[in-house]
Amino acid sequence: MVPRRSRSARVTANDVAARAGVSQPTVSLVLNGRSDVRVAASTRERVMQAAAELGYRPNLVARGLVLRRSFALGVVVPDLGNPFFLDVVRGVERVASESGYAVLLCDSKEVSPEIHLETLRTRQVDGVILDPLSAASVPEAALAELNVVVIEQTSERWPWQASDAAGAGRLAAEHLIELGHRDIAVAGPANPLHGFLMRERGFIRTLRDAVLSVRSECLRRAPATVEGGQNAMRALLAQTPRPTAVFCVNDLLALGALKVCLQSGVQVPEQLSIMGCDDIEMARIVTPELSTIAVPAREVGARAARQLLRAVGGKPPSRTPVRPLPVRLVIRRSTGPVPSTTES
Amino acid sequence: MVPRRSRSARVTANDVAARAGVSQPTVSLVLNGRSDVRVAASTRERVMQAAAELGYRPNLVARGLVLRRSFALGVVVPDLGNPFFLDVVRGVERVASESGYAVLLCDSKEVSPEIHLETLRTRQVDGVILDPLSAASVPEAALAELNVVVIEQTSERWPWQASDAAGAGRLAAEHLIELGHRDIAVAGPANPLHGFLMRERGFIRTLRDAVLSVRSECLRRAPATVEGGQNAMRALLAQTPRPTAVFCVNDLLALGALKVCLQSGVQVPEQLSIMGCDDIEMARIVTPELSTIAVPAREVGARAARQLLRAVGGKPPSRTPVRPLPVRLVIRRSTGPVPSTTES
DNA sequence: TTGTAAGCGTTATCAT
DNA sequence: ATGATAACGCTTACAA
Repeated sequence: MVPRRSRSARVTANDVAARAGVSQPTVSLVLNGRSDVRVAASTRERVMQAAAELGYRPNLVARGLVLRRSFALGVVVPDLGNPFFLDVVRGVERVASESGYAVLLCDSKEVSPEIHLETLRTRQVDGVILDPLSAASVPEAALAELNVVVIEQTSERWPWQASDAAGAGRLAAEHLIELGHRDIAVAGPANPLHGFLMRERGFIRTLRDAVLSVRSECLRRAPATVEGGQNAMRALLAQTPRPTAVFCVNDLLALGALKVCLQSGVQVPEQLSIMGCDDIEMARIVTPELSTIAVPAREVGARAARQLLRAVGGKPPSRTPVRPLPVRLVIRRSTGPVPSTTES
Repeated sequence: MVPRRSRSARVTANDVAARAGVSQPTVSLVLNGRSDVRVAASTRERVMQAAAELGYRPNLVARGLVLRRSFALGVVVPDLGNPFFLDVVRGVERVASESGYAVLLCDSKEVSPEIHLETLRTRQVDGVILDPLSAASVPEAALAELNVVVIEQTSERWPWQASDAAGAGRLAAEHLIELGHRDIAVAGPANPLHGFLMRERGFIRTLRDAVLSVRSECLRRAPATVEGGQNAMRALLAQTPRPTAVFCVNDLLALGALKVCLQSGVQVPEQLSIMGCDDIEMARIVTPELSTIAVPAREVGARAARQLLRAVGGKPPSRTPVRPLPVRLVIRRSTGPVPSTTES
């Protein structure tokens, strides 16, 4: 006896079955087109047609319940306002959607990571991609029995995908050194976001290898935002002597730094060289265009997603070991040779 | 007889019930804390404790199945790279998360709106927030029986939330006219995104009211991106006579336009005034800072979400009629008085 | 090859 | 006040 309830217009596999004159599981069988189960061509035909006529759409929620999978991924990033993370997310969404996965976006700036993780769990996401800051600021238990991939951090604790942060710092340092700079400042991150920290370290280490160092008053720590960059640069401009170059661990900082220079009448790069990191779109928009290190944000996201999906699918971890993704020096207009004369 | 299967560590309401020595539905009752159902204080206590001890988290998928709600919203925007839409999305997420709703983000630039809608449907989202372009480019059926709110477009077909686009155009025009400009160009949108179009129209109409008009060769249509703005401005700079001001229907266009001027040695605003619209963060970062129209993107998103949630909850549409949200003129450094002498 | 039955983890409607 | 019992829409044995 069919309960024949037309209360809602939602058409279910049952409706399709009724119309095709088959049982409901048969509908499921043909629509999922599993090769290991054979169904008569005529039945298949009727089912397909009935489904089409009724405009049947399988209910992923129901399927998720029985399969114990939600076919959804969570991504939590520290700040979507940072174009870098936006690009990471895009990379994730690209590969996720190719596999029929949805992604639940979480911005830790809006809501705390704990709450996000809690939400993601109750929604039964099949896995999460996490920035290291959010990963660290969440209690152990919040990640228990969850498929996790962290981004922008090498880790033994979790699978990871990251760009070569230390290499980025090194490239920046080499570029500045080659331009003749000896008194170089750094605008580093205020919070211990691993990737930023490694950029800073790679930079300083390379300086050290060249028997150079960063004066302690020239190592400014600030939030990795435009505003942070402004504050850092204001402090730097007050220094005597003034450093001849500054490496900002991300482009947002560099943008802020540049802004302050222009406002203060400090010529970039004639009087001061500014170097960013990430190569966000805005780096090419400001004047002078920002010299920076191109970081494959999308690719980091894409790989993280692939790795996560593999784990979710119960596949073996991976055949090749994960390596930091290479970064690339992009020389534009905000860096130049060290000024020959000293100015006040 | 309890199937006592410890195969998965996932804790269900059944486990809690067993531990608390009550029936499973009772667990549901106390945990949902519905005020209309009374349960003995002692039972409640035991259940709560058992739940806490076991670390029980309700399975939203299962709940969704029986409630026929997914507690998820879809948001589809034309381009997340546009900070304006990012802000809209943030507004949406803010109010959605306050109500325990998740949001599925869809970027039409990455994947076509049809596919997005399809995905959202199979995921049983309770409603979608749509930009008008995506809304228009999707077959009628894709939106059937779906709670929809469109943003940045007034509409009789769907509920909507929008900023006062025509007003934005008007404010921009008034500002430029007041500065003495008479030969004004417009960088409009290449695709018929309603909000952009209305900005353009509001602008031109106000000019007309002042007995001014835009020369046809000074009405450039381009994608509402930085690159589009660059192309538009290149074309404009080739004009003779050159217009003394240009209104860009969004800040991205204005950023691109500004960039080309600086590259070409055209002084802004001394030789050419540039006016944007949206007031994205970058408007304050470039030099000269962009004069623009502040548009409450977040608020648009937030209101759209509230309106959608109301509809989803079966509440009456709204007590007060929806009105376009007011915009505000922000005068910064990219606009100035019309140059007194004509230059080549 | 296909139908029947069981169950995924909830909520809702009854009895009790 | 609480326990059975029946959905929700689907997948997966297993029987026919």
